Amino acid sequence: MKKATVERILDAAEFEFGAHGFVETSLRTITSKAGVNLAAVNYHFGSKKGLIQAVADRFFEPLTLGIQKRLQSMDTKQQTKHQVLTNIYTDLMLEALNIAQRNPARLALFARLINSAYTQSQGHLRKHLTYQYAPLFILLMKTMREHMPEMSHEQFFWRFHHLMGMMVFTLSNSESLGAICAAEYDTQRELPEILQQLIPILVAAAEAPVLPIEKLA
Amino acid sequence: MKKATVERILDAAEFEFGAHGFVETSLRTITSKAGVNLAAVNYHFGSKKGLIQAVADRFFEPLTLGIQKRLQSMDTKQQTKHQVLTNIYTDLMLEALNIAQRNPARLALFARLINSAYTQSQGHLRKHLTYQYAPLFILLMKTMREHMPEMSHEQFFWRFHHLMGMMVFTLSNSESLGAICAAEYDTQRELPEILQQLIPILVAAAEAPVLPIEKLA
DNA sequence: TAGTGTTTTAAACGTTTGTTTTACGCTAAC
DNA sequence: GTTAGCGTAAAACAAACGTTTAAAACACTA
Repeated sequence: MKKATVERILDAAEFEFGAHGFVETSLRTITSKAGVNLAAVNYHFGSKKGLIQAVADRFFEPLTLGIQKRLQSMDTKQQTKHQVLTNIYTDLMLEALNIAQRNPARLALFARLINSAYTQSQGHLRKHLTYQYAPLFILLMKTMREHMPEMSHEQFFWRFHHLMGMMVFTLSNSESLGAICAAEYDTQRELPEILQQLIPILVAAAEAPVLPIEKLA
Repeated sequence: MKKATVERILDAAEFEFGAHGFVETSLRTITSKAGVNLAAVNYHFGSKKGLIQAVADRFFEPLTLGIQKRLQSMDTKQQTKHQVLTNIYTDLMLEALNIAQRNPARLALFARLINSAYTQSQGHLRKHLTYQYAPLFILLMKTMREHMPEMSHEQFFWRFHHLMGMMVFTLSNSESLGAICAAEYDTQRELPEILQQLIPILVAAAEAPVLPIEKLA
C-alpha cells in the first residue's frame, strides 16, 4: 500500500533538506520526489515553514521520550560526577545514533535543524521548538548542571551551548569531515566510532575549570 | 572622496550576508545598499559566488598574517603544554576580537563563512578556502598537535574539528545566545567576556584523555 | 443513491532571483 | 582629435520561487 501523502512529503522533505538545506530546497523538488501534487504541501502544512516545523517535530518527539526515559532512570547516587556526566553524554550519543538509523544524513539534518534554529532567518523554528520542547531542554540542563563544577547560571548557560555547538557542528558536518578524513588518512570511520570518541571530549569540556569573568584584551 | 565601487559592494555584502545569510541576501539589496548598479557585482566579481569568496578573502588575509605572526613568535620552550595551549587559544580569541572590531556581527559572519564551507551547497567556498589558505590551517594544526596528548593523526583531525565546531557555533550564534541570556538572566555580556570564558573549555577539550577507538552501541 | 466534506489535481498568479545585454560616459594614449 | 578600453547605467532576460485558485476525484454517511 502506498504511504499517506503527509508521510511521503515528510520523507522527501527530510531527504532533500538534509542534502541541500531549507532555503535551497524547493517545494517543487520535494513534491515531485514524493510523487504528490505541488499544492499538497500548502494544503497539509499551510506553508513551507509549517513543513519545516513538521519535519523537526518528527525528530523531536521520539527523541524527547528517549532522553527523558534515559535521564530519569539514571542512577546518579552511587557514581562520581564524572561518571554521571559520561553517562549523560553516552546516552545523548546513543539517542543520536538512534536518529541516524543507518542513515547518517538524517542525523546531519537534525543537527542542522538545531543550528538553524539559532539563526535569524529561521526564527520561526526557534519559537516553535522552544515553545514545544522546553521541558526537554530544561530537564537536560538541570541534570547536567548538578554534575558540573559550581558556576553561575549564566556561565552554565554559555557552557551548555558551547557543548551543544561542538555536537551540532560535528554531526552537521560528519559527512564532509568523514570524506576529508578518508581522503587524507585513508581510514573510513563510521558514526558510532566518531561519537564514542566525542564523549570524553564533551565531558572534559563540561568539567573545565571555571574562571572569574573578565574582559579579554 | 567616495569609496571605490568594489569596496562599497564588499562592505554592503558583508553586512547583509551577516544579517540574513548568503542565500537569502539578494544582489539587489546589496547593490542598492552600496549605492551601486546591480550589474556591478557581476562585472567586478563575476558572479555571486565570486562575491562570497571575495568577502571571505577580506576576512582571511589579515587573519592569516595575524595568526602566523602570533604562532611563530610564541615561546613554546619554557612553558608547559597546558600553558602553550592556553596561549594558542588566547591568541585565536584575540584575533577573533580583532575581526569583530566593535561590530560583533562581523565576527558572526566570519564564523558562518567557515561553517558554510563545510556544507554542500557552498562547496565552492571550501574549495576556494582550502586552496587559498591551506598553509594557515596546516600551521595551526601542527602547532596544536605538538602540545596535545598523543593520538593518531586521524584522532587529532577529528578533535581539531570538534574544537573548531565549538568556536564556530559560539561565534555564529553569539548574538542570539546573548539575547536569550540577557532575557533569561538579565546580564548583558560583551564578546570579550564570552571568549575569555571559552578558552579554558577549549583547552580542557583539547587535553581530554584519548580513548581507543570502538564502536558505540 | 444522493449528498457532503475531504483530498488531489492542473493551472495560473505575482514576485523575485542571478545574469546578460546594449548603450553611454569617461579617461588616457597615440 | 581620434580611438581604445574601462566602468557605469538602465533595461530586459529567462528561470525559479511559494502560494492561490477552482474544478475534479474521492471517501464516507445518511
